[in-house]
Amino acid sequence: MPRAGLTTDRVVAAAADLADATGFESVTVSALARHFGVKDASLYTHVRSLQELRVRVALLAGGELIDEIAAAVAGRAGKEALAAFAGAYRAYALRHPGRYAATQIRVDQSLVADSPALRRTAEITYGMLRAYGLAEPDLTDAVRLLRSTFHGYCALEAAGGFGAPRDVQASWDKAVDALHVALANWPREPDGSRGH
Amino acid sequence: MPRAGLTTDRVVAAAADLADATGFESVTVSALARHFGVKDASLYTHVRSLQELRVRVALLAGGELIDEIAAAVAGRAGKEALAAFAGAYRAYALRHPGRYAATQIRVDQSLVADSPALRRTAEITYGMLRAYGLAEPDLTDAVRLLRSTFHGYCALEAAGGFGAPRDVQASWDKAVDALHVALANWPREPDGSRGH
DNA sequence: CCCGGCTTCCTAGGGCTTCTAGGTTTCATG
DNA sequence: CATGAAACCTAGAAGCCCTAGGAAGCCGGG
Repeated sequence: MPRAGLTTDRVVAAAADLADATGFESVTVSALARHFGVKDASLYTHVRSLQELRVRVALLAGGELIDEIAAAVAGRAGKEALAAFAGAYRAYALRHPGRYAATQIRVDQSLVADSPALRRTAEITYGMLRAYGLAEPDLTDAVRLLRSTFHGYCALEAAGGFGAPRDVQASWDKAVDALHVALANWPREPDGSRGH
Repeated sequence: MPRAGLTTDRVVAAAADLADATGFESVTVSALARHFGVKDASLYTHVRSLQELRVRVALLAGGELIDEIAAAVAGRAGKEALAAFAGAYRAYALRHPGRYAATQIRVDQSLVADSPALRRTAEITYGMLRAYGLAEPDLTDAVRLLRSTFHGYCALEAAGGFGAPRDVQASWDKAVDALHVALANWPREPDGSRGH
């Protein structure tokens, strides 16, 4: 009997493709084994557990996502950079729904710190915001706002949450415009009447 | 042998509590049956399938969520209403993580249309935005922006996505401020020559 | 009282899943 | 070509969802 020639990377890549095709939830060791024409148990030499497989798909997707964002943002600044970032983000989420869903799972913080992709994400996001002249802690607040909106929009869209007939792309463009307005007029110390 | 006295409502309520306690993903028919001291098969007289159980939990949570939001928003307008809406939203998500996670699942659009809670959600959200004087399609765009940001923030927070030492509540308040700025200066006439 | 009939809950089992233990086959390398 | 390290296998435990059909409690009317 010939071997399937499995490696950890090939298994993870196949899992990512399967996630995009049938949903991240339905990525199972059994289905993956069937895809390779192999018994379930064989996969456990390459991947410790289903949990680890999912984390690996998440890290793969996170890396791909930030690579595409970095390429889109390169050489732009201000509103253009924001629009490029947003466009690349949503395009990836739409093109790779299963991979994108993978990025939402909880992953051990130590693994995140090890991953260069995640560090790059912070780097690029903060760099994009430089044009708006924010200082800490507003910078972190702005990053959290952007991440939240981008992620929330893609998640709701993927879940079919936008029922209204209004074009989803047009709403997205308007949302990005609105975020630009918010960043350009960032609320600094709004009437600090609190405290003593 | 005495009966457990199960009803559909009691089963759904227990499922919601279990979701809050151990995560929505780990709500299983078996675990629920163990909780009631009953065999798995017994639950299927009250609930057609795990899928239906999840949908029922989602509808329950959606109703509770909008009730709390409605109470918080009542009698307020403009920025105050926005802050009250946001505060109630996030408070519910933090207090009931499992129930909140349930609201994210895909649910058949016909069921959503039947649910009065969902219609109320739209009503209250659009009502809250009245003070900003937006007209369609900007109104729909603004609603989508708010929903996305609120949901994205709560989802990322629940997933442990905010690693920076910056206080999460403070970032949330700032994000709500920023959304108010965006709504108050809503970008009309997207001619793109602005800020050139 | 007691006797149908409805509902609740049960036993039994099929099929799918993850994952382990331990044996066998294949391959690269000396 | 031998040999050691992998890749891959069989076998099986345990948990999950769900169905089919039977028994046990609970209600009404006679």
